[in-house]
Amino acid sequence: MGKKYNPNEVEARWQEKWQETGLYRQQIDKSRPKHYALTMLPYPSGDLHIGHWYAMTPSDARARFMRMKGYNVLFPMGFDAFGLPAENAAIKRNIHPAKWTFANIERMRGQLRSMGAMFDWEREAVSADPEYYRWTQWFFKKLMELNLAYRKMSAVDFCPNCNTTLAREQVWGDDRHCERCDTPVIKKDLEQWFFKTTDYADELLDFSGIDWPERVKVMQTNWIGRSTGADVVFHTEQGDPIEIFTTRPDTLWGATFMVLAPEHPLVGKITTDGQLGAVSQYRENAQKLTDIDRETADREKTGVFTGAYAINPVNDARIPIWIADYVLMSYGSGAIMAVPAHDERDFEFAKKFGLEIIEVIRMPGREESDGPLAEAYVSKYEGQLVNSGEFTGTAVSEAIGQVTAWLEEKGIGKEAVNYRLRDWLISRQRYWGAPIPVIYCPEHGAVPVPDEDLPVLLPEDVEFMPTGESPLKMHDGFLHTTCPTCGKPSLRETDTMDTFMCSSWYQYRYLSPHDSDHPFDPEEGAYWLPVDQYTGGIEHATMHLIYTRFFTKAMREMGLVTIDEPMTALYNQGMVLGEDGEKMSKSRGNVVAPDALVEKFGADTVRTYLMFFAKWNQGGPWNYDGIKGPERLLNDVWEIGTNNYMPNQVDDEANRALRRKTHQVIRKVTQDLEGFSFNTAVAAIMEHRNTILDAKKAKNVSVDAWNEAVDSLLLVLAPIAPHITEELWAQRGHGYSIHQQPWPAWDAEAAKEDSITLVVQINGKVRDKIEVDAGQADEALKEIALASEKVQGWLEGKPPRQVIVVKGRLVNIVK
RNA sequence: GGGGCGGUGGCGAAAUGGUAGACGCAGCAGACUUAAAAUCUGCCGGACGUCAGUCCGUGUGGGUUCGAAUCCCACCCGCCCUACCA
Repeated sequence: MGKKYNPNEVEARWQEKWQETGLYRQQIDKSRPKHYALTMLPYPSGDLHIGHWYAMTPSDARARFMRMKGYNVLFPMGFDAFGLPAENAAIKRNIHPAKWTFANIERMRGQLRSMGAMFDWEREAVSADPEYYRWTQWFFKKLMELNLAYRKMSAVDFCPNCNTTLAREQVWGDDRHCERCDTPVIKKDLEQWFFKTTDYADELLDFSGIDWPERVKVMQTNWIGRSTGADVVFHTEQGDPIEIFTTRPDTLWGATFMVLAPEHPLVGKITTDGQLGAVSQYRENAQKLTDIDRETADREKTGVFTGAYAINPVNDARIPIWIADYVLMSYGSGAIMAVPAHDERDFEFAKKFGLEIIEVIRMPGREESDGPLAEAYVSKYEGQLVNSGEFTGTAVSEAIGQVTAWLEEKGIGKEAVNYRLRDWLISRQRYWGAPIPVIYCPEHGAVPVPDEDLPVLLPEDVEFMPTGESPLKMHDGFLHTTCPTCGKPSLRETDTMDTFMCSSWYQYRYLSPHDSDHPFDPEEGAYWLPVDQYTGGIEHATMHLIYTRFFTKAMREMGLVTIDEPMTALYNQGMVLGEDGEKMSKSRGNVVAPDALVEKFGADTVRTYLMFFAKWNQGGPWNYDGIKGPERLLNDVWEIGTNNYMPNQVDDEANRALRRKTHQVIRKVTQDLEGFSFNTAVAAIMEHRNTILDAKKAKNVSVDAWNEAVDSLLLVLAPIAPHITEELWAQRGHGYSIHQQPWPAWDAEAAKEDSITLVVQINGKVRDKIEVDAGQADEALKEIALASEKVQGWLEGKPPRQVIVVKGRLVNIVK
């Protein structure tokens, strides 16, 4: 007894014991309800960042809490181990990506263990392991079978300085520059593999089965960007059809010109000889333009007339056809009808090039004689149609539907839906990823590699110098193979898969990471799925979280799962910032290193501080002095837990007060951990610590009340600070392990206050506070309040106009 | 331009219609110490006041309410995401 708290010694000892005894082995147990808790897996960059701690330790605390509440909890961990940084290290420092990655994983496993989290390491999955990526490749083939994977020529992000294509996640910032060299990216046409995420666009918009933050649902909804309208077919004077999509078929009569994307296939055919020079020059420039130039919205509009004309099918008007880069080939059909009077972009374009502007929606209050429009009038809700043939006079709000029906009747167009969401481009021209399991046969085309030949292993002896082509293309042994169908010499696909593909199904691989017959064991799946609580950063809202939802829906088609959504509930944590309030970065020099903190304070203190300093979904700046609060808390807990308490004289009142606080803290911490309010849970525990220290000094509570208070303190602190509580639990003579104890229940009777502070207000201002017995009727509280001397003074003998009583809390007297 | 989150003591924060600032950090005063650290006690939003207390105070301005940090309207500031999607 009285031994000083030595966190490093205590933590190392218990971590070892936990491992030896398999305390965190997580296995099917049908007698208990299951809870699958999942936190986003890290990329093995080499060092565990404080951000990893911030993401993982509160998740761990929540998982531990659920375990104590009686759930059979699965809380696995793994590594998203493919990706470009490994390849950069190879280029820069001449280390093989595999060596670099697996060394980092080894190091990070040790760092993760130092957190004292309840991860079941026997379920660890590593995406760069052939045992794992074999199944990533198998999924690719399954998607091919379901027609959810296809190959197409497409324009991808390309860094002209590094001479390589980039993944979307490597294109950074507002100006869309290369992560490595800051050069703005350009577009390059390449034959690529895509997954048909758009097939599920409507289902992805349905969030009814999942409890996800509003913010994520809004971001995904915007990202998917469903718009309804009509497809309408125009024709050139020569009779070539040009299909356009519009959300405003009601404005068709105001279409005064058309615009094609510069890459539109019809451009070559329709351009007149006189315009040929200007058009080809514009197209050439558009291709060379970087995305930064092309996608900046406030840039002045540019464009060129093709010399050709189209006929507006609703009124036979002859309208010029232009090309301009504000029309994107990748959305809709790559062509638009331009209605300058009612679209801001078309208005700007028409003004610049002197094109006709015809008003077809009259804004309420506007007269014909008011002169030309000063800006586009875009409301869908107010105004009526003018200059629109038989629809003239129709209210805009009605016109969209009516015109669409009319177009269908006339055979000019039909109702249509378009999505902003694009199919998922998964080809990557880099080495360190899962090879796409396809062989190109001169006779049979793209043939999937047979299951028995999976995995398609990444060869080790590869040249990494960036040339703009996949490194695997330079590897003769890999490249040349034979067709699985006919045996003729064939070439392998040399691109690898986007690493988001690996992370789209990792929650399934955790179920049976070494299963060599299935991507995951169906029996494990039937018990554990779906993930009950997912936690991670908001930055994955529109990428990973859409991909994994898509994957689960595709797996449902494959007959592998019966669920529609991978994760029932989602919670997004905030970010720990540097002490200066800025995002942590090496260049700013404000990075907080968790290893040094653990060495100095112990993991429990670091965990407690991370959960205490801010609300979890908010995050905030790190503060080196702030950690002293939790440090003192755990020192006090140690002192309390090791104290051999003997009362002097037991005071009944003090005894009841301590019991009340004990049951109140149980209630508060239970509710707070349920609601992810870790900071107030820790505050409540600190308050209880203060109460216990007072009792310790006064020595006026019974041994029973003391023990109840101290044991409860340890139990509610156990999920947050697992080591010190385990140690003190053992020292106090309880059985191993505290983490297997049932979560304490609070006794509502014991937690009840027997007196309250009655707040007495006059006109909403606090004028008196009176201690009264709890549970009194409103009428009695009113009497007490009116009898107050202070109230009498304020009322100056006049009767109150109104008295409002808030049950058990407050009386407001209106003078 | 669009969307989201936020603005409360010196600082991190509590409080989501009912006592603003729980809990903690820093600070100040005192105790212990040769000294420092650690620890302990007290104070700790501002103004006025000898005390009792009074007035002001949650980005700004209005409103609803017996009562507003909290609800509504308008605006200012900060951060994040997104960006010509027809």
